[in-house]
Amino acid sequence: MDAQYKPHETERDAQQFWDKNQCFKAVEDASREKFYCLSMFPYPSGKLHMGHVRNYTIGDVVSRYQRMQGKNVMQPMGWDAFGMPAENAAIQNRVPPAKWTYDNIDYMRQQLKALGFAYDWSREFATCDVDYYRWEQWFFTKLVEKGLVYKKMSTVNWDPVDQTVLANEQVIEGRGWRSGALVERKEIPLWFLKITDYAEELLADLERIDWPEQVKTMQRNWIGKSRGVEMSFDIKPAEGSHIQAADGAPAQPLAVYTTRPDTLMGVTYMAVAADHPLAKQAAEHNAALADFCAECARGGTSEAELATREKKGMPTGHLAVHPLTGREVPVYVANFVLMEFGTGAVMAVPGHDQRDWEFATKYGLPIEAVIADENGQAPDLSEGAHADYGTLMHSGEFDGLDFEAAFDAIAQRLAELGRGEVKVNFRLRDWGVARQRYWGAPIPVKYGPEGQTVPLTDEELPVALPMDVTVDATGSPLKRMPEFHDLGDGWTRETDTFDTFMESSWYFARFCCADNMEAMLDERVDYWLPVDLYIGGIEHAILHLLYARFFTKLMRDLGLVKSDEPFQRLLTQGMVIAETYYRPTENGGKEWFNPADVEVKRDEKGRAVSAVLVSDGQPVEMGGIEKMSKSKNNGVDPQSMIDRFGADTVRLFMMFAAPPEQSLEWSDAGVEGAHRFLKRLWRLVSEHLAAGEPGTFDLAALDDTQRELRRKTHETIKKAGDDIGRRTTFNTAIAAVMELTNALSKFDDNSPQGRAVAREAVEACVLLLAPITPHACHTLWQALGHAEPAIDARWPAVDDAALERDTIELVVQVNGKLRARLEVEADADKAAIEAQALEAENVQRHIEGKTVRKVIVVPGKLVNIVVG
RNA sequence: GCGGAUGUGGUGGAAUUGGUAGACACGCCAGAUUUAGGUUCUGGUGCCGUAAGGCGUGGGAGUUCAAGUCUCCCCAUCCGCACCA
Repeated sequence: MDAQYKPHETERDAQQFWDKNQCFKAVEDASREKFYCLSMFPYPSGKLHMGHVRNYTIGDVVSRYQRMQGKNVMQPMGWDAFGMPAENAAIQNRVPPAKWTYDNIDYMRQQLKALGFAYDWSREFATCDVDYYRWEQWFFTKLVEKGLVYKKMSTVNWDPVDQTVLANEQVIEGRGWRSGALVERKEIPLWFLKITDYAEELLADLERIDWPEQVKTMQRNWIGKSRGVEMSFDIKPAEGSHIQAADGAPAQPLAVYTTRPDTLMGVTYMAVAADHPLAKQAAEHNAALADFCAECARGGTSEAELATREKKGMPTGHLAVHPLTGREVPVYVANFVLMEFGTGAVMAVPGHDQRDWEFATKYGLPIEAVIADENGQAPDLSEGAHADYGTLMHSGEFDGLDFEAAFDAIAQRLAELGRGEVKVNFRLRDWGVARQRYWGAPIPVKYGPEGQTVPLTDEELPVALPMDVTVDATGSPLKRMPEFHDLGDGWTRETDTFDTFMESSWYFARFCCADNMEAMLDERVDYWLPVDLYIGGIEHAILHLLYARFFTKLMRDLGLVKSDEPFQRLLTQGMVIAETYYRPTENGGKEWFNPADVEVKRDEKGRAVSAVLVSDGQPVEMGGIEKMSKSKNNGVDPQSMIDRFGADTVRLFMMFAAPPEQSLEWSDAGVEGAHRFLKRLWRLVSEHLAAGEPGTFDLAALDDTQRELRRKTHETIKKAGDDIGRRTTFNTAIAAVMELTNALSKFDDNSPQGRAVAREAVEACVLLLAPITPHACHTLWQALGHAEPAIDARWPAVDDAALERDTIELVVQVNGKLRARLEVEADADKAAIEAQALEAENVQRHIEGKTVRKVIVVPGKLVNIVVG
């Protein structure tokens, strides 16, 4: 072997070998245990960023590890290719979205290949391929038949200048990102999927999957199952209000839902959404109220924006009649009540709900206590609401009841009066899947001359998206293309396209049979699904992962797959972050510099104290560590790192710098350290081989040093396997191998037995690192004399006998403080350990003149002597 | 605003089940060999202290023989919020 580590030659050779032998082509084989390892496919934005490299390295390490466990591994790759950035690029560069997208895919595919990922490229597809989305269109028509699709009015962001619908992302501080116009909310008819029909199952099945608890909690909260009471309040005009003077028609009772019926006697006002029928009716003859409702309709639709908006309201002039007491309370329009949520109206209990309290305080509405505090007293409501459960007070016949009893009693009374009933509610809303955009899968529906709405038949599918179009800022070009939407005889085709979450909701299934041109899915999905490990960013914890789960259940109910859940195990990877550097500009802004162009100065402790721009030697400010982004110019280009150090170094650094779920701080010095380690490993193998052939193992004849190295070898095998396979903490697996290489370089026994022990350790290092730095290990494994390639080697086995110890070290504490270390026989009993601990010299000093009150012996760990 | 997370040396991180805080690496310091392709090797390195020892896991309280780990309160940062992907 070459004594020098030459990453680029090594990587080229290994990649050629894998390619030529089609090593990663996965074939269904019922006799073997399968492992489907999937990383979230990328959006082809132009080039890979470090987040991709991290994501795909994690997946590749697990895939290669599972292969070494003897599993039949499938690791596919594809492209989530529809979406807004292609349209934006098209507007900017006058290039059709399709061309831009496919060019990006070609470049990024080559980058993935340079990283040596063990993908089965024969299964590759892009979601903008008609052979992919045609099946999504077909599937949608089946869902229409099953009654799981409907159309309803829905609110979108409307840019009145560009005359186009905006995504939430395109609304910046309530204004359109291009036009700067104040965004309005607009109602248009949109297609929805009935995900709420599956709410109960989506909630229950979280128990069956192996996901991080916080992700499951977020999904549970998102689905938001609650048990409450829906009830109605009669409505009448306030004395002297304009409503009386108007049409005088009796208003419909006002329906509200609450999870806190126990606070019903504390209702002091009601609040309705600005687009609630009651508000609309009241605004008809009240200009001020109409203005207020119009103001509420301005700004974006995102929940974050609505919830952080200053809470405002205005009386409607209506009164609501309390269903139990007959008390009349005012009805307000409030900008924090949303028509999309529940009934679009809430009962307000300012004594026991903080938001209601703030609103009541602002508008001088009464705040009343009806739930006692933990001492059974009236709570102090001067500083805020008392939201805890407690015993009822000032609630007439319900006084003294606790939450459960009050809930039941009040619900029952309302039911008797015909004014309410217990109801289970979900926060989850149906999924709006229609987008008024071009670069997406066309929704396969047509409209007839008499207003018919008809899904397309199998013969009419697919609806192919025209590829050669020009896109501008004024909305989808499909609407301006009669050859697309005009079907003749008064029939027109839908011009809306699907939400891109539709494509990413079933791609994992299509990977199992991507070559099938006759059907969406076939029996191969039942071999591969569910995905055994799915890896991707935590930012997808709710939407994408919930939609994919929903789609799996839909596909199951249409008989297309057998599994109930798409992803058995989930690993949510953290972000890649880096230091930022800037100089203030004259107009008060900041000019950001890439870390690659900056040199950091350190003090004698190694603390970063200042930084200069390499090109001019002048100082720059350090702006703190942030997510890699274009706006802060702190992205590190993976390509330049691969060019400089090779893919193995980049992979090793990525896996070593942090556990996968945490954010990972990019560090040039850290990358150099990873590179140094690979050079050291290379030299270690090379020097070991130069020392001569190992002798034949004679385990009985090993001396203490040899036994110690052998123990370290097997401890490392055990730990690395557990860390990669069970814990997915690749950083600690690498640290363990580093310890073994350190022990190995200190081991200078060149006897035949010594060489045999060293050979075992060297081979372990190479195999344990093979999933992480596969190219270097491929070459090193060959150099160690193996004809079979490293990818087909089995993960080394732990020899439990090698782990055994005669003596173990215990620590001795006095009052919890470390005072001595003790070498004891591995099988020593508690009494012997205790005696030995009390004798230790430094222990004696600390217990002298004091009474030993207690001695705690934790076998294998420590002794704690409590003195007083 | 609501939901979820994170916080440990100069830095990234380790401590897996309440049991030795700081593995491994980066950086820095000292020394050796001497650096040609991004040197290599040896030693040191949490803080205070000559030492004995004391202090120390964002801040504050608590439980325990023992707390980075459990409980409560607070602070800071990050992710998501349904049309970014």
